[in-house]
Amino acid sequence: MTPVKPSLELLRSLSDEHVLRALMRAGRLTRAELAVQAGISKPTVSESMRRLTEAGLVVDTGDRTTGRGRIGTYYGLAPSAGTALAISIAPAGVVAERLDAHGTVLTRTTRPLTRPARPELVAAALTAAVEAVRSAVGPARVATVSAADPVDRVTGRLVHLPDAPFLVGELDPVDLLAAYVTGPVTVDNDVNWAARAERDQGAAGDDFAYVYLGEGLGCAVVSAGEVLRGHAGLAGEIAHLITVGPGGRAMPFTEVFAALRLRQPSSTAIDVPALLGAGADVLAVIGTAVAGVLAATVALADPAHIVLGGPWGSEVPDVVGAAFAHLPRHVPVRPAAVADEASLAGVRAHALRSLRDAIIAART
Amino acid sequence: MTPVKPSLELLRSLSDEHVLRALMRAGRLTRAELAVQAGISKPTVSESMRRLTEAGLVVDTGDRTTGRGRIGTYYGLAPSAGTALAISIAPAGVVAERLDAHGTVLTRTTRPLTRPARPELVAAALTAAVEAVRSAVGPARVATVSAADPVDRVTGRLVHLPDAPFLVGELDPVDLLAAYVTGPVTVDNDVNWAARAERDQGAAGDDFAYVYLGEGLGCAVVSAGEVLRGHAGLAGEIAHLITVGPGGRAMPFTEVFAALRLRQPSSTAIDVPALLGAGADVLAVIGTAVAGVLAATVALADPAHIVLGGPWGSEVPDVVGAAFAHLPRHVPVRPAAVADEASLAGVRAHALRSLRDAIIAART
DNA sequence: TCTTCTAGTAAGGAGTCCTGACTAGAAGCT
DNA sequence: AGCTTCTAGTCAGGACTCCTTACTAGAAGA
Repeated sequence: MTPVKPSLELLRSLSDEHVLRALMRAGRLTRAELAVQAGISKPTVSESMRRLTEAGLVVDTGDRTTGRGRIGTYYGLAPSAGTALAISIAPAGVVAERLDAHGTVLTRTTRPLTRPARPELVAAALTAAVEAVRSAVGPARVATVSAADPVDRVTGRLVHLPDAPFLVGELDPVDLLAAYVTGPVTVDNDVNWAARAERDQGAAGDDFAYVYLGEGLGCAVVSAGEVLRGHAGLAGEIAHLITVGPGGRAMPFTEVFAALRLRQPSSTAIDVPALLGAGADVLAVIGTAVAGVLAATVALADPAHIVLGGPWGSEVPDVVGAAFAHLPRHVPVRPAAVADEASLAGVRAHALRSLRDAIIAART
Repeated sequence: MTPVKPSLELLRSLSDEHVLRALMRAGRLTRAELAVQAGISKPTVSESMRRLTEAGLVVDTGDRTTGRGRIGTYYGLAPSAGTALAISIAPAGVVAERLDAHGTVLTRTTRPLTRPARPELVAAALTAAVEAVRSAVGPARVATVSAADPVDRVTGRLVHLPDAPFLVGELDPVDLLAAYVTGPVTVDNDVNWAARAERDQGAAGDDFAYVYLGEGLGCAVVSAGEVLRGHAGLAGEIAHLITVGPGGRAMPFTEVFAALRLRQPSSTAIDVPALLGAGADVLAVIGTAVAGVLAATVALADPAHIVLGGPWGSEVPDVVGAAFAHLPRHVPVRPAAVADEASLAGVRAHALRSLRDAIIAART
C-alpha cells in the first residue's frame, strides 16, 4: 500500500541486495560472474563489492579462476556474516543444527528426552543442544524452532489445550534462545513446519491440507502457499472437531479414541501401537472419523488434496480414502512425500530464509 | 524473493506512484501540498507532474488556492484516468455501480430478477445494468463482481456444488464483462466480499470467520487479513461439513435442514420464513448444528471471533452462542456490523483498489 | 614470441533527487 | 496607499547512481 520512498539510497541498497543474494545462491563468484548473475553492470558490481567488503559481509576467498584470460578473484560471504539455528523439540528429544547462509549444515547435535517431558529438563536439553552447536565466529543471527505442541503466535510460547496431550510442556523458546541469537526467534508447531517442507519439496502445490496423525492430532492448511495460523496460532488443532464416532454418533475427534479405548493410560495421547494392531472393524470406525475431519477441511479450506503424515497417518490412507470417497465432496488423499525429519526440513528452509533476510537487513 | 532491478527508471516510477496515490487520496492538491503529502521535494514533484499531465492522467482542475501568498494551482486526476465497475449479482437482482479513482459512486442502477433465476435472463440483466452505468469518458478499466454462488477461483465462473442451491446459476461474468473493461475482472463469492467489508469497516480485526446463514450456507475465513480461497475458490462451502443433527446423529450441515423439513419445495435452499417461525426445540437443534460448524471453524482456522451474517444468521446469535458455549473451545459470536449491502461494500473497496493499481500500472 | 581471451578499472554521460535561492503575486498591517 | 509577510512554483547547482565504452593487466594457447 505504501511504496518505499524513492531515493538514490534505495538504488544502492537494491544493488547490494542483488549482489548478496547472488553470492548466497552461488557460494563464490568473481565480479564478472556477479555482474551476469545479478543483472548489473561490472562497474556497479565493483562499487557494491567495495561497500560490502568494507562492511565485512563479503571477503576474498583466496581462490582464483583458471581459464583463458586474466585470472579472476573469487568472492564469497564472510564467515562472520552470520549463521542460523534450526531446532526441533519433540517428546523423543531435541535436535539443533547450525546453518550458514548457503544452507550448509555446519554442526548438528541431538539430546534425548525422557518421557513424560518435564519443563525444566526440556529447557536444559534445549540449552545444552544450542551450546553444543556454538561456533567460534560469534552468536547466530536467527533461530527457527519446531515444537510438538501448539504454539502461541504472538509470544512463541507452547500452549496446553484442553483434552489434547501436552507432549513437550510449558516452554518459552523465545526467552531461552534470546541470549544465543541477535535477531528474531521464530517458533511454530511441528505440523506446520512439516506442511511447509511438503510444499517446498514434495509436489504438493500451494493449496493442500496436511493432516498429522500420531499420539496427538494436528492439521495444517496451506493456502496460496501460506500456512494458515489463525488468531492465536492455534489453527489446525483438530482434537475438538466434531466428527462421526462409533455408531454414527456425533462427537469430538479426540473422543473417538477414548470411545475405542485407544488412549494411553491417564493421558489424552493416543496409544499408537494399539491402534495399529486393532481389528478391521475398529479401523473402519477410525477411517470414518478421519474422513469426517477431512470433510470439514475440504468444506472450509478447499485443498487440492490431502496429505496424511505422522506415525499412523501414513499407515491408514487406504482405510481413510475408502471412507472419504463415500462423501459427496472428496479430494485425493496421499501419504506425505517428506517422511524423514519432515518438520526439521521445514525449519531449515525457514531458518535459511530468515538468516538471509537478516544479513540483507544488517547492512544498515 | 526477487527484488526489482535497481535503475533510475525505478526511481522515477516510484515518484510518479507517490504523486498519483496522494492525488487519489486527497482529490486535488497543489504542487506544494503534493510535495508534503508524498514526501518528495518540490522540484521532483514538478518533474513528475510534467510527465503525468503529458500522459493524460493528471489535469489542472481550474481551481485556485485562496490564502496569504501566491495563488496555487490545484491538480487532480483526469476524468479519463479511468473508472471501475462494482457489481453484485444476487437472486433478488443485479446492482451495478461505476466508481472513480477517489471512490465516489458516479452512477448506480439495479435490475430485478425473477425467481428461479434463468441463466440467460441473469446474463441479460447484468449486461443491461452495465450498459446503464456506461459513461461518456470511455470504458471502465476494471470490474469487480460479487455473486451469490460459489465462484471458481481460476476462471471466475459460477459453480454448482452437489446438494447446495444454485441461486444465480450458470454464468461467466468474466466473459460477459470483458467487452466493457480494459483491465482485470475479479469475481468472488458474496460471503467472501461481505467478510472483507467486515474486516475493513467493522472492528473485526484480521483473524475471524464470517458465517452466512440464509437460503444458502456459507463461510469465509479471514486469516492475517486475507480471505481463504482454497484451491478452486470453494473454501467456506460448509453445506457438507459434518455436524450434530437431530438426536445427536452426525450428518452433513445441509441435511439437518432436510431432517427438520425446513427446505423450500423441490430445492436444497432453506425456507427462511419457516425457520424463523419455528419453535424453541427446533431452534435449539439448529443452534447445536451451527455450533458444530463453528467448532470445526475454530479447530481449523482459530478465529478471534465469529461473525454471524445473513437473513437468519443475524437473528440467532443467542441460540447459537448458547450451544457453542458448551463446547470446550469457543470464541465470541457476534452479529455482523456491516448489514446493509455488505458484499457490495466489499466489492466497492476492491474495485477501488484494483482501479488505482491499474492506473498506476497504466503509465507504461 | 605473438595472438587471443578474460577480469577488473577508468572515464564520461545520462538521469534522478535534493537543497537553497529566487521570482511572482496576493493578503494583511500600519 | 504603501510596506511587509507569506506562499506557489521555478531555477541552478551539487551529489549520487547506473550504464556504456574503452582500456589495462595478465594468463593460456598457437
